Amino acid sequence: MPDTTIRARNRADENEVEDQRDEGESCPECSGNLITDSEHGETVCEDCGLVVEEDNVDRGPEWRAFDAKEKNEKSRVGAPTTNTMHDKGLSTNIDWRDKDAYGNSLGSRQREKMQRLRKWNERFRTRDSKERNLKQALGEIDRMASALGLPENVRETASVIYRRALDEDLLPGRSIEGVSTACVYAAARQAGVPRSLDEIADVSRVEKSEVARTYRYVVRELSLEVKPADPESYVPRFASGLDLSDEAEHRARSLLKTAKEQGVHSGKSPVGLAAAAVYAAALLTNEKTTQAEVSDVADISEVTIRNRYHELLEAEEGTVAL
DNA sequence: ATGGTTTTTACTGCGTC
DNA sequence: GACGCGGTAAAAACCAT
Repeated sequence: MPDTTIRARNRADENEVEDQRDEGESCPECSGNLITDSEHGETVCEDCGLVVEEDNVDRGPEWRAFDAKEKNEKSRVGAPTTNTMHDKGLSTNIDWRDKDAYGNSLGSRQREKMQRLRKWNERFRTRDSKERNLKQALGEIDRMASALGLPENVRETASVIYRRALDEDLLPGRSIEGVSTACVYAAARQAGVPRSLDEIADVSRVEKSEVARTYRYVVRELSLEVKPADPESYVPRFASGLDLSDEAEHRARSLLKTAKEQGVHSGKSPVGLAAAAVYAAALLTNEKTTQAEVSDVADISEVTIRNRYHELLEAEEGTVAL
């Protein structure tokens, strides 16, 4: 949410500078002020002349009005739009009653026709509802991804996964929040920049358990290929969080590699392994870190770090002896 | 639902600065 | 005496069945 508040402030600032009109948006090309030209229905940049938006709907009164009476007569007609309805009240509703506008019953021909129309109207409407759903979800994905510091491509894949979930009708019975969170989680793992479930749940509006459940569900239904998280992929993040040298980071990696060869890590949480490796590496390179600090940045208990890093060092000794 | 495994919590003792 | 570290036991969480 910090994202939007910052934007809102910027907008306000720009509004103070410019006295023209428009919502304070600036030109994507040269960041000059935008002015709306309602005569041509365009939004153009003051400086470079770039047309940002064409075919604006003119919501103003029709023609010119010279006095109040005419102004009333010539204003446009129709129901006002509202934001309290998802489609601003603009979509068509077809009554279920087989009556015409005067309340007379319809003939059988007409009834059949209305049935067909209802069906198709409903089909198009649900398509729209999916669009709206998607829009909201994408916003959420974006929010969470930036809160977690995930790169652009992760957002992309998360969106793609979400779209697929939507196409396969996985949404009914599940919250948009939950599914988008699961998508972010999956995307991050696929991209090799995994975040732990706890981290994910922290920025999401849903419980960790629900995220986990939804994630499993989505992965199964879409048969996504997502390998168990590689402990090594956590190392850089932890290392930089603790201000460790590249040397230590490298040590941590090789520690994990030998551990992998020895098969020490089966069934253990990758995060714990990574944290332990980082701690062990810091020890080996004589850099000051405490278990408490590592436990803090990795969100892993000290006990787990202790247990794991013993195992890691044992595995290392085993290979050295060979 | 259940049992086995892993992680966490909480507590304790030891050595060092 | 506070701190970092190691270990332990019991509780909690997780997973497959």
